[in-house]
Amino acid sequence: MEKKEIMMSVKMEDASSLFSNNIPLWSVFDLCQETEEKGSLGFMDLLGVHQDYYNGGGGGGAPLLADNNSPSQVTVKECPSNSETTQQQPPTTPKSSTTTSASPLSSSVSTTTTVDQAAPSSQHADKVLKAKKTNGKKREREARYAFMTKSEVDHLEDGYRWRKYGQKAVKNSPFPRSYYRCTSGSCNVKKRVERSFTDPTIVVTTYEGQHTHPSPLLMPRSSSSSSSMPQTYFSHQHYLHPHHQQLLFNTFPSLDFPPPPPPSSSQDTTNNNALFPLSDHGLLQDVLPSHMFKQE
DNA sequence: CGCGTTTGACCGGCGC
DNA sequence: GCGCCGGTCAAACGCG
Repeated sequence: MEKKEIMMSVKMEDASSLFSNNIPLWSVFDLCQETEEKGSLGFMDLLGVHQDYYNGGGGGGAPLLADNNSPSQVTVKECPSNSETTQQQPPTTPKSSTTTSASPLSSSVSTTTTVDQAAPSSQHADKVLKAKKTNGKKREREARYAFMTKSEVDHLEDGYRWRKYGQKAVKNSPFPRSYYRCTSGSCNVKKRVERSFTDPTIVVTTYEGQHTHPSPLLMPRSSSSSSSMPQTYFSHQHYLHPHHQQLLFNTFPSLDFPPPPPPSSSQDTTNNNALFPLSDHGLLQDVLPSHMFKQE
């Protein structure tokens, strides 16, 4: 009954290609596994969620989640600029990960962690992040984490306050991409929000950087979903909260890479069941080898 | 008035 | 060199 973790190393651009390949699944892109490997801040920290929360708070996180069979979770990594200096290192596969390739994706998603992470083609990586020069030097790339979230709202509430600073039309996509910045003065976290043009119900949220502050929205002011949650971090709350996004993490309960805090939609436009019907293995099977299901 | 959004302009990197 | 494109800036605007 083991579920294998799918860790797919895909460059951010490739992540986009995922969409173009009609990958109907929710995905979690851990764009910088390395940060976490180093014991530094990972995505949880990025969003103010601590590791122990996943490990202890629910037995690895997944058990916390609804036991629905959620579609596949794809973890995509992208390393920041320092990857250029570490690309010779073997890609750090997720801890204890048994990376499995999703055959239908294999064209665009590498099996296990690959050199994609290292982004040997620095120009390719640079293209992803047009490092705008700041103070005369290239801005260092931050770890980026992307989520695919099924939601009708573009801007998913994740517990932090964001200010939109730009919107651009995306090539090959009818949906614009929105750029948000954390409103906290000292916090330099940014995120991009766009929709998968292959599945407009899927919102792709890409976080960049790490929050240097706890979520400002922790205050039990929101009567909707979090007010009753005593947790410290909003994302934690939603992690516990039976919102659809959680299911994302339930895909691979054995994951020991931290499930990213679900940028849950406060509007909660969709219901969980609709998102992950148990019969929705069709989606999964689009991504996962059939034998993977047998292992579950 | 403060905060957030909108939107066109601008910048820099990359490919041809 | 030029055009394309992603990303950012900043003024204008809207809202509570």
